[in-house]
Amino acid sequence: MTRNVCLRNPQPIHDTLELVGGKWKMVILATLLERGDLRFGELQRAVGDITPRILSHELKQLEENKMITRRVYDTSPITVEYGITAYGRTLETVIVALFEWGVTHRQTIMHENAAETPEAGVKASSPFD
Amino acid sequence: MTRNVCLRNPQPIHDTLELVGGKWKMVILATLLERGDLRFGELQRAVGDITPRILSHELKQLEENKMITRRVYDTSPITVEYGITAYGRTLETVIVALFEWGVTHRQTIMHENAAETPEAGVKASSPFD
DNA sequence: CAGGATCCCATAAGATACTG
DNA sequence: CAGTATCTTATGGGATCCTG
Repeated sequence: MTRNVCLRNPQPIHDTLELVGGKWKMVILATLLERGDLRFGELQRAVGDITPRILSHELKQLEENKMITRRVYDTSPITVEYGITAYGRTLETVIVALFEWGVTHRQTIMHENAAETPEAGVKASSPFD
Repeated sequence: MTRNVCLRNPQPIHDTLELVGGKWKMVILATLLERGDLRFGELQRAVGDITPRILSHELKQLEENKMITRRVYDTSPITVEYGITAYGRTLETVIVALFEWGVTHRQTIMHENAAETPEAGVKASSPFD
């Protein structure tokens, strides 16, 4: 799996995080990757707890870095569609890895809690709400 | 590659980033993954431009989350060795993905620069310094 | 050597209200 | 609908110096 990759120099990791680090960018890209093109409002609801200000800000940066496209439609009121680019898609491996680890981690935590406090844990939050 | 994974709910990505997000944690884990156990000073040099204060801070959080171990040796002066745990190792997929994307991205950027400004680009910075 | 103490700052991120 | 404008806050991150 690791093939011939040698990560003795961690600089590339730093580079990646500079582009798509932070709390929201990966989540936004994952959403566009899974659901296809979305309008601003749809995206906001899909991502969850993000304010328009922050969403707008993140989208601009992602667009600057060619990760997403922004298309304006002259309807009334106007609509705007965001979509992931081919280049953005190259992050799929990263995004899926982050996602899968998060899922497994949740299960791990749940089992720990279940072992420590048998009554709680299950009712705390459903596996995938 | 994506298998049966469905990331319509991006929450797990958020979870992962809460644990190992930020500028340094992934880099630290990658370093320990590649080079094995390291002492504080070695780690600082390996990671690069991190101050002791921040490194200490990050290490504590990683230890709290069972990602790394901390072993104190009663030499004089004392030495401390940090190592990645089995659980930390489960992040290898994520770390390698981040790393590989960073490497590819660098090459992409380089080629762009080379195309736009033929003279520059190459001399700007060596591929992997 | 492995950090802690202190002070400091830039910026990520959020709340709220408003507009073409 | 798709954002902007303002204001505010939290904190991630850093510089510098110090110590067991």
